[in-house]
Amino acid sequence: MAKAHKSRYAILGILANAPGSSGYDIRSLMKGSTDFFWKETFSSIYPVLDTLEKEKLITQLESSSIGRKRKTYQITNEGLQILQKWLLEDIDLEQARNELLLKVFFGDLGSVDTSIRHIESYKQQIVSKKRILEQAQKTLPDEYPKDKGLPFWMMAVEFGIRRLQASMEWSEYALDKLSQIERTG
Amino acid sequence: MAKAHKSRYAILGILANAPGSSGYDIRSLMKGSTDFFWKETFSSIYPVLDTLEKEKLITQLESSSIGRKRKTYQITNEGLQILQKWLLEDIDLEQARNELLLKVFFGDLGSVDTSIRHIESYKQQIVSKKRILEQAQKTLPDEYPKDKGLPFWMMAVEFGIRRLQASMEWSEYALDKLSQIERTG
DNA sequence: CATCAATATATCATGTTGACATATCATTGT
DNA sequence: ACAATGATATGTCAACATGATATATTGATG
Repeated sequence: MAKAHKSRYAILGILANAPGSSGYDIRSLMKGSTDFFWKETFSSIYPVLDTLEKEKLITQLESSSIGRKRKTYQITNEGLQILQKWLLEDIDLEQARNELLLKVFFGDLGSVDTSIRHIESYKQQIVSKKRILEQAQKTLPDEYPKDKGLPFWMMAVEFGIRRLQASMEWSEYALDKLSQIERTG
Repeated sequence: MAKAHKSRYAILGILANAPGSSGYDIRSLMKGSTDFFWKETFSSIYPVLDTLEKEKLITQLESSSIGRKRKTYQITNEGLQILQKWLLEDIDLEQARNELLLKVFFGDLGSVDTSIRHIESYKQQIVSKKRILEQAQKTLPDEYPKDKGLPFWMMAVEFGIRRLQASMEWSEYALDKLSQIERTG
């Protein structure tokens, strides 16, 4: 199994799509696009940018003496090749940690009310995330009508919405089950 | 925000449900239950068991001189209190990294065939995971008919199945979209 | 012109993961 | 009887990721 090191590809990918970005830009760009399935924070972005520069997968653009000091980067040909090679590699489906399910799973150690409270809060968070993605689904085609990436971005958004929909429906199902336990137990 | 340190609660919870387990047992128990939403490996289990013992949240049972050497543990009253306190705490919905979506998102940097290949492989993995959960859904009620935890475990399984179902349907949707791109582009 | 939010870069401690190391016991085939 | 294998069992270590925190500048608002 190859070393993880996955932050680098996310950052390379963003730089491929948006040349001349700074670390701060990268964070902003991800916030408005990949965040719901891939998040990078400054504590990973800046060190990775340094490493990528040393490896000559990206180069720093000269800063235009006007305005605030920022380091902006561009992906190199070599960097693009590394990125495309990674795109070809097989994916091992890693399973994420889900703290809500962990608490639900140990639900009998606490009160039913606690489980209900957690799921209700979870459901609210889900609904609000879903709204954001549905908004993106509406506006993206108008914002980037000609971009070659658009169909792929839309697929990612669709994934998010469908999964959130499933999570939302499960919440309702679970709340119903729990209210039954409360009445009978 | 409280420090992460979440492995400890998963391990405490397992020990609350299955007293007298060893580190190896804990891994096995999780493999057959929580693995699809919460995984712990030996590299976290053994150090965490040491820490929990030092903190007197668990105690080691004396090993019965017969059989192979194993360290078995039991949760203490203090440990149970810590666990129940954690159960009450609010959950911040963390979003996981999804490498498939990252590759789909950067799909226009590669070939459509590559995206198709990734999604087909993903779908297969999903289908096989879903089958395992559906099996569990059938057998669990017979295996633990009287366990107070059963309804909670079933809810967790239901969550997994619904999400996998959504992921599967998305895969089909995405494969359809990609085949359209291939024909038109 | 003071204040605040946004911009911008960075470090550190802690937690988590994958890969590796090592040894024993039980079972199965020859 | 014995070898091989697979399951049991405990651990270490380097690499990676994350949350908290620090610091300073610029632009906008009142």
